[in-house]
Order: sequence, then structure tokens, then C-alpha cells
Amino acid sequence: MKKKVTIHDLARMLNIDSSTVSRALNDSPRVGIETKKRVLDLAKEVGYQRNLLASNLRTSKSMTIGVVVPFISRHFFSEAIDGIEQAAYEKNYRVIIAQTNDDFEKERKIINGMYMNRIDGLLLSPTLNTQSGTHLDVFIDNEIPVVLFDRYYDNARINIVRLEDRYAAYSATRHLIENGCLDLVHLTGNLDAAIYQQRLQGFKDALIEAGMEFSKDRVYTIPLLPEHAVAWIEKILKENKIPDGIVCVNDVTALGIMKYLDENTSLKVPDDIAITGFSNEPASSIIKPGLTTVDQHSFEMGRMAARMLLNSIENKEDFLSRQTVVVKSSLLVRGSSIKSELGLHKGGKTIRQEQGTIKG
Amino acid sequence: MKKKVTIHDLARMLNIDSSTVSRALNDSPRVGIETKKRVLDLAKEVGYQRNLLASNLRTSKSMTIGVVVPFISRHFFSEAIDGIEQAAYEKNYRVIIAQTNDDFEKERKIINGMYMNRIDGLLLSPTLNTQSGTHLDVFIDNEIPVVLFDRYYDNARINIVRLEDRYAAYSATRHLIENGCLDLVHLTGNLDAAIYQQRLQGFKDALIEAGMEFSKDRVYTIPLLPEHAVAWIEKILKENKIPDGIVCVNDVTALGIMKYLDENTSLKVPDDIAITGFSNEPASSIIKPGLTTVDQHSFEMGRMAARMLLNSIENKEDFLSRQTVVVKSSLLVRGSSIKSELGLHKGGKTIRQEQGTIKG
DNA sequence: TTGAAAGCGCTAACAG
DNA sequence: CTGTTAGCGCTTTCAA
Repeated sequence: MKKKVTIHDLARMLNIDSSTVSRALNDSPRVGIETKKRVLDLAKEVGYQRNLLASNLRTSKSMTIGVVVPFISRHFFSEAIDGIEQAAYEKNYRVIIAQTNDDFEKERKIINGMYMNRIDGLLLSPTLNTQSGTHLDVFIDNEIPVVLFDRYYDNARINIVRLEDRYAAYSATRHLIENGCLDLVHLTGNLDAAIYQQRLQGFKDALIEAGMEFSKDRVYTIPLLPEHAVAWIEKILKENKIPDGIVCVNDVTALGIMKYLDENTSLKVPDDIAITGFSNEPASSIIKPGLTTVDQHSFEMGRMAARMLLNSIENKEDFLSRQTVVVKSSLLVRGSSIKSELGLHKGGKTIRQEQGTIKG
Repeated sequence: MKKKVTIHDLARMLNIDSSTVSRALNDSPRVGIETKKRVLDLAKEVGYQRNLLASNLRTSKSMTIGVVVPFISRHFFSEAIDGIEQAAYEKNYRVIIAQTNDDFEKERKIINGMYMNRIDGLLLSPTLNTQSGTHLDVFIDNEIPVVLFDRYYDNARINIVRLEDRYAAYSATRHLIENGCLDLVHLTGNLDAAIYQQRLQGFKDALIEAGMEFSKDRVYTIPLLPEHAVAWIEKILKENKIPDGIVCVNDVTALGIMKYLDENTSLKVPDDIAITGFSNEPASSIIKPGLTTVDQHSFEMGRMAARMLLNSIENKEDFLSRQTVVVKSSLLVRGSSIKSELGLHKGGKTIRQEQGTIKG
């Protein structure tokens, strides 16, 4: 192992002081152009590599943001992380990543570890059962910016970037109603989570607006995985409580159901059961019929959240002005929601309905 | 902003020396059980949070590994990162992530930045045109372990975890031959990359073994994205050079082609054109017919690469014994490759053919 | 079992 | 424009 060369080594070799070397390396204006060149040349020649651990300690700035999500490999999150990384790279920030597996205790530990690493800011999509952010107090108390994205809970001191969940679910539901559904159900996840509460509200709002009956037994709560969705639809069919439309809160459950119906029943999507999802997974445009779904603009959401975070890192003054950005959604209309007897089938095309932005 | 409490503060409050506090906090045996308890209690009471920047500088160990991939959101990589994160978390390591967008210059910068951050090890899936690793010299010279995964190039001083690419492509090709394909083509990416060279070799080996003619015009090189695959199949059809089987090096191209054929031609998969892919994207089991594909066990590959890296971080002695681990693949047989006139169609089921492990 | 002292490599007043 | 000085907060000899 080669001995690492430090600014002191460079200083000695050039017969100047290490502080001058430091200035030269940092391109400070307070150093002679001539000296600067000599330092830079020597640094390159001897392969000097700055030690950021030291510099970070000294400046108490790590140039690192932490990203904590439930599941890294989930399509939505990996795309969001993509956006986050791009935004961070642009500003020369590092990204450290961890996943909670939706386990609150793990989230607590990770977040504490990130604090000990003195990250400059935190991007968090909390576990579904995170009801409050006392584990974030250490960040807030130390004025380290935090941005919640996608999933969130209300905390007066944290920035939030989230989808217009209520409106997105509302418009998916309304879309199904307009396409002739009379007996809709909502398939959702843990209703402790604000996003699912919002989506439920949107579902409800659309029913009520259409003068349709809403009751709690139209709402089914399951773990949001294909196998549970399949078990659910099997049960529903067995009990003969077949709806003519299902508003799902994610694509993988919707896809699981479509696949099950296709392979195991004579029920047809959309004519017998219309269906919508959330996320626009790649598979959703490939299945036949295509799955009508809400595009959450995951990449943009990630990038926006990261930019918001970086901005509050660099402009501490606006730290206090907490804000919530509500990202608009797009309803991607495909075959799974257009009942053919209405003569509305648009072939294999995806029709994109942009939604308006709503605050709150 | 609250003033951060340091070990010196704790020391002062307890009338002991900061070195004792440090020992207590690190659960050193060289501190009285009684003192240790007092320190720990006080630390908790006043909300002491260790500053890892300082500790890292002192110990020159960052407890961080760097992960560099071409595209974070690509299904294969996000799953691999999932596995990496899990392995790292188990060992209490942090993961810092960056993506190169397959741009070598960006890769160079990122890797250098990670060195300056003094990561303890690097997990890299290099750009397709990375032919040598001189940008990794700084790691090698300083004996910081590096593991290449999935993508790789031969370097006598770097560990590699990779798929048995040649064999995987060989068995996909042989599978198509066994299912009646007589006129096979290979659709691949940048042939500078070792993985694609290997897959091409597998394709070739299978043809030759079957006594079929191999020539270079059976091999088509495109950017590996659906839109390019579609442009390619359009062109091929126009020129009337229709093959009866296509061995693709990834699923997204295969899926693009299947979708195009289904929507724009009367050609049927698999009867007119059989097709195989690589990666087992979620969509591949949802499309009809299902896409026969090579499962690369991305999660396990990531986890294995991370464990190998962590192992060489912790046991420096085996740093010199470079090794290459070849991960076995599984051919997932679905409808896209089973021509029905042979009466072999197995319905919607996926048949999993495990492959053997091959060295080298 | 504890303390004193030194220093990881860098930056940032403050002087000159 | 450059040098001096003093740490950032921690760990780690060495000595007691």
C-alpha cells in the first residue's frame, strides 16, 4: 500500500505552507496564480487525492444526502432514485441509500445511522405505519433538511413532495363510472397510511358525486402483492360478490387479478370487470388488454424532491418555510377500463389524460 | 440549532477523560463496568450522537461501500442493488450509489470521487465500452477491494461475479433449435462488451453443435432498447429476411418485438417466430405468450458480490487471491419458444431449467 | 482501569 | 498573496 500523499507533503515539496496548498486545491482567489499552478501540477504528478473525510470533518459538511425508501427494487422507487441521483450528481452531492422493508424499527436505526454520518439532508419515503416523525427530531432540531416523498404524514416541520393521490383515485374511479361501471370496489393497502386514505377518499368522492352508494364493504384491504390480490379475487368470486369494476392502488395487484381472471375464469376484462391501477409498471402496457393506470411520474418526483432538498440545504433561510408540493398525475387510459359495449374501445392505444395540480 | 454534544462534553460532565468516554462508547473492555454505565446513561440522557466523520477520519475506515452501475432503475440493477443493500446492512456498512448512464467519463469521475470519500470497497458494473480498468488503479494500488459484477472485463487484479453468459445463451439457443427453429438470428448490443461476446459465443456454439450454419450476418447489433428493437424488426420484415427464431440478449428488446409483431403483423410468436430473452423482467411472465428468458438471479448476484466484497474488506489477506465467481443461470421456458406444431406447448406455465455452474 | 497527549488531513480565522 | 495557529471530534498509543 502506497503511503497517501497529503497537502503537507505537497507543501513540503514546494516549500510553502499547507494552508496555501489547501487554498490552491480549492481554487481560492486568495492564492497566486503562479503558486496555484505549481500546486496543481505537482498534485497531479504525484497523484494526490484529497481526503474528503478530513475535509468533511473540518467543514461539517458531508456533501451527501441520505435516501431511505421501503423497497429499493420496487419500480416506483428505483425510478425515483434514478431522478434523485441525477439531481444530486448535478450539484456534486453523493447519495447514500438504504431500504426499510417497511419496518419502522429498521427505519429508525437507518435514520439514526445517517445522522451519525452527518448527511446534509434526508429524503424519506416512510414505512406505511409511520404515524409521526419523532425519529426525525434529531434532523429537525439540528436544522438538517428533510423531504418526505410519495409516502408522507403531516408534520408541520417537514417538506413534502407527494402525488395528488385523492384526485388521481377520484379520476380513475370517475373514469370507470363514465365507462359504465355500476358496482365498483376499491382494493387498497394499509389504511393507516395517508396515501391510501387519500386514495380511498378519491374513490368515495367519485361514487358520491355520481350519486352512487358508498359503504365500507366496498373497500378491501390486503397486503399489496400479487399473491394476495389473487387470493382476494378468488375469495370474492367464490362468494359471488363480483363487482363490475375494481380500483386498485397499485399495478401489481391489478395485474395479478387480470392474469388470474384470464387464466382461471371466463370473466373478461374489461367487459365483465373493468380495472385500474397505479404506477404504470412496464408490464401494464404489455398485458392485454393494457392496464389503465395512474402515472405517478416517479422519476420527476424523485428529481423534484431531491432538488427541493438540495435547495433547502443550500439556502438555510427558507428552512422554516415548510412546503408541500403536490405532483400532478396522469391517467393512462388503456383497454382494461373501456367496456366494449359502449363502443368506446380505442384499440391498443394509450390515452393520456393530464390532471390538474391541486394543492393540499 | 442545538450545539452538538461531543465526547468532551460528556467527559466534562462526568469528570473523566474523553478517552475513557470514547472507550465506553465503543464498548471497550478496558473501561470499568461502572464507568461504562454512567457514560452510556448520560449519553442517552443528553442525546449524544456520535460523529462518524471524525471517527472515520481517525480510523481511516468509512464503513461505506460504493456501488456504481450504468442505470439504477433498470430492473436487473435495482434488484442487484436490493441484494447489495441487504448484505451491507447485515454487516453494518453504508452504501453509496451512483449511475454512469453508460458514460465512461462519468464513471471515471464517480469512481475518483468515491476514492476521495475513502470508501472501503467498490462494487462496479462498468460501462459497455470500458475495456480496461486504469481508472481503478487508485483502488488497487491502495489495496481497496473492488468487485466487478454482471458486466466485467478481464483484469488480473480484480474480483468478478458474473453470469455464465456463454452457457446461458448457448442453452437458450439450443432450446430454440430443439423446438424446431432452423433459421435463427441473434440480436445483441455493443460487442466490445465481454458479456455480449460471451453470449454471441454461446449462440454460435449451439448452432455449430447442431450442425447449422453460422455466419456474421446472423448477428445484429443494436442499442438495446425497445424502440431500436422495433425499428430493427420492421426493417428485417421489409427486407423479407424473416427468421424463425430470435435469441435476444435482453427482455425489453424481445418484448418490444413481440408487441410489434402482435399489433402490426400477422406473424405469430412462437409459431412463425420463436423468441428468447435475458433478465426475466416482470412483464415477461405477463405477456402472452410468456417470454422464455434467462433468469440472471439479479438479487442473489448482487448479494453475492457484496458479500465477496465485504469479505475481502475484512480479510485483507485474501486480497491477492483474485477470484471469479460464475453465477449459474436458469432458463425459464414459457410460450414464446414452444412452437405448437410440435405439440410441445405447455400451456401458460413456466418451466424452470436450472443450469450447471461453469468456471471461467 | 483511567488519563495525557498526539494526531488523522483538512480548513479558516487572523496576521503580516 | 502567504504563513501561523488552532482546531473539527474522535481514537489510540503510552504511561500511570
